[in-house]
Amino acid sequence: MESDHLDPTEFVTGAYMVLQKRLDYGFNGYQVPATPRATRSARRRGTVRKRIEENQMCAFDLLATVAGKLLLNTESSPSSSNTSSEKEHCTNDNQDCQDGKNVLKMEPYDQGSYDRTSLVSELVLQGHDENISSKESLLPPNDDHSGFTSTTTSNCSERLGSDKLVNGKIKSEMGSFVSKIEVGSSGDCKLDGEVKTLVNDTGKVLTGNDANVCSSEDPVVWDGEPPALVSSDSSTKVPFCGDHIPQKSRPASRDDIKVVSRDDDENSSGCTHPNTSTKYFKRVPRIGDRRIRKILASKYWKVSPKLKDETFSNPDGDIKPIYRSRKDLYKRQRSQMNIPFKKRKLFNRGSGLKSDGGINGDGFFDSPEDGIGDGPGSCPKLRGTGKSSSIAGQRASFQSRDSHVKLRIKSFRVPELFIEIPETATVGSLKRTVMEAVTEILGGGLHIGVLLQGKKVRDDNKTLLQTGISHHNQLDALGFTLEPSPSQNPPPICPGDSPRLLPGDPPLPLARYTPNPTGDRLEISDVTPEPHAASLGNFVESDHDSAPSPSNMSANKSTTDSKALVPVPAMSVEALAAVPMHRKSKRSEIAQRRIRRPFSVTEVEALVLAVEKLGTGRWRDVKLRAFDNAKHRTYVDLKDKWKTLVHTARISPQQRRGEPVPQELLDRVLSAHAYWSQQQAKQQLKQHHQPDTTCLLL
DNA sequence: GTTAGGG
DNA sequence: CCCTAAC
Repeated sequence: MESDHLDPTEFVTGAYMVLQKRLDYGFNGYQVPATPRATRSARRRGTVRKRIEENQMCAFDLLATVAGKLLLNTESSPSSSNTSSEKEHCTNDNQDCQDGKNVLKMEPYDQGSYDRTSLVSELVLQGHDENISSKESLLPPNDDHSGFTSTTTSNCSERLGSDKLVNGKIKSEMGSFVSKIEVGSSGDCKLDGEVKTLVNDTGKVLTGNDANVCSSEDPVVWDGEPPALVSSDSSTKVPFCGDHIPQKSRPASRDDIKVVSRDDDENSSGCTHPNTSTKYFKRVPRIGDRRIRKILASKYWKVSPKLKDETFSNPDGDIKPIYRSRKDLYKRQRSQMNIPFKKRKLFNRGSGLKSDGGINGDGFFDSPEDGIGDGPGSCPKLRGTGKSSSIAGQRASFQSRDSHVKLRIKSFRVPELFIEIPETATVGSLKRTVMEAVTEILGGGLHIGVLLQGKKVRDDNKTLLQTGISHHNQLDALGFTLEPSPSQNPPPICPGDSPRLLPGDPPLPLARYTPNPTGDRLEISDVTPEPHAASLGNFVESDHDSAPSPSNMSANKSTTDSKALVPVPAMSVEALAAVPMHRKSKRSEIAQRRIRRPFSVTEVEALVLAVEKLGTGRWRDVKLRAFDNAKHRTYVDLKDKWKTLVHTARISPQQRRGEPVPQELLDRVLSAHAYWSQQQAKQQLKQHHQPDTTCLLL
C-alpha cells in the first residue's frame, strides 16, 4: 500500500510536481531520499538557489521554481526519517542533529547538466532584515559560511542556527496558512503567501524589500512572512522581518536564480502585526510542520531523483532503506517518530471533540469557494534590486536575452476544499480539520498552474519570453495556482454535497474532510483510481475543469483564473506516461486514531464502582453497566483505563499526571484490583485442581 | 466479539 | 489508545 509511495519509479518530472502526501497514518514511513534532504537543508537556510539559463527559463522552469518555493514555505523541519549515514553525521550534534536528522548534503550544481528535475540545487543563506536579524543572528552576517553559501555538503554544524529559524518560520507560516483558508462549499482556498519570484539576469541581489515584505499587504495572513523570493542575486541580503538567519553572501552569478524564503520565527509576528490568534497557531503548526516535513521529503524525492543520485556518493545507503519491507519501514517510523506520528493521527481526526452523544455530525461546513480576492500573482511587485540598478523594475529595457522576470506571487489558490464536520465540533477542531485538509491537499500532489492574462499556460517548454512572461510585460496578468494532481488526488466526491460537480467534469480537486460520525475516521476518498493515462487524458481535455468549482465562477476574476488553469503541461503528460506513478492512495482505508479523551473523575468513579461489583474480567459487562451511553468508551478502553488506574494508584502522587484522581478512588481501585485478582487466582486454582481431581477420580 | 496484555 | 494473540 503505502509502500507504493516509495516506488522509485515514481518520478515526477517537469512541472508535474507531485507533492507526495503522506496520508497514511501508521505509515509515514517514507524514506527520506537524499535529494529531499538536501532540499530541506536548503530550506533551512532559507534560500534555495537554482542555476538556470537566463531567458532560457521556460515555463516549466518557472513552474518548478515556484513549486520549490512553495515547498520551502511549507516545509518546516527535517523529516523524521533518516538514514544511518545521516545519523552518523550528526552524532556529535545534539539537538540540531536530532531535530534535523537528515543532514543535507549539498553538491555543487552541475551546470553542464542542468536537470529540470533538480528543483533545488543550491542553497543560499538568505539575507535578513538588518534591524531584526542582528539580534538573533547566529552567524556573522555576510560572513561566508561554507555551509550557507557554498554548495558543499552541509553538516550539522552548519545548521546551527537555522533550525530554530525553521521552526519558527513554519509555525508562523502554518498559522497564516490556516487562517487563510476559507471554508466554503465550492470555493477555492487560497493559500496566501507571497511568493516573490525574481528572475534576473544581472545576478545582482534582489532585495526583498524587507520592510515591505514584512508589512506587506496581508499582514494578518502572512504575519509578514512572504514565502519566497527568487532572485538572481547572489550576495545580496534580503532583509526579512524576524529573520534570524544571517545572510550569506556568495559570489553572484548571473545565471543563478535564487529562491529565497523568508524565515520568521514566532516572534516575527511582532515585526508585522500582532497576531491575535497566535495561540492557536502555535499549536497547530507544530504538528503540521512535522507532517509537512515528511511530505516534502517525499516530494522532493520525486521531484529530483536524479539529483539524489548525484548528490550522494553512496546512494545505496539512502536508497536502500526505501526498498525495505513495509514492516521495517513501519517499525522504523513508529519508533523514530512516535510522537509526531501520534499527533498526526490525532489531528486527522477532524472532530475530536464531538459531544458524547452527538455522534452524528450532520452539520458540516460546506466550503463555498471563496472568491479569491486577488488573483494569484496579481500584484507582482518589483523590488528594487539593490545592486542591480541596471534593472529598474519591470521595465528594464534589456532585451529578452538577458532579461529576467521578476515575479511576486502573492498567493496561491488552493483547490477546492470540502470539509464536513459535526456541529458539535469545537472551533479548534474545525481549525485542525481545515488544516488537515489543506495539508492533505498540499501534500497530496500539486501542480503549479501558470496563468497569463487569465489563460493557462500549457506549454512548459516555451520560454517565458515566448509565453509572454517577460520583465517588461504586465506581470499583473501572471498568476499561479496550486492544482491537485489529477491522478494522484482524485477528488473525493461528496454525495450531494458537491452540486458543483458536473458530470464529465474532471476530478475536482476536492478534498473532503469528514470526521466520521463514528468519529474516528478522516477520509479522503479517491474517486479516480484509474491509471494515470486515463486521468491525464481526461485532465488534458478539460482545461477548465481543473478549475475550481463553478462557484468560483461567480467571482468574476476567479472565473477567468480558474478556467485558465492548466494543471498538467503536455510535457508532464509525457513524462507521466513514461513513468507512471503507482501510487494509489489507500489512505481511505486507513483508520484514524481515535482522539484521546481523558477519563473524568466521574467516569473513573463509575468505572471503579462497576469493577468493584463485576470484577476485572468482565469488561463488556462493565461497559454495559456503567458506560452504556458513552459510545466512545469501549470495553477495551475501560479495561485499559483500569489498568492505568491501577498503575496510577501504585505510583506516587507526584508522578501522576492529568486530572488528579481522588485518592479515595485510587484506594478503591487497589482494593478492588486486589480482591478480584485474588478471586481470579482462586478460580484458576480451582480449574487447575478440578481437572486433576476429576481425572484422578475418573 | 471478548479478554488480556504488550506497545 | 492501538494492536494482537488467544479464545
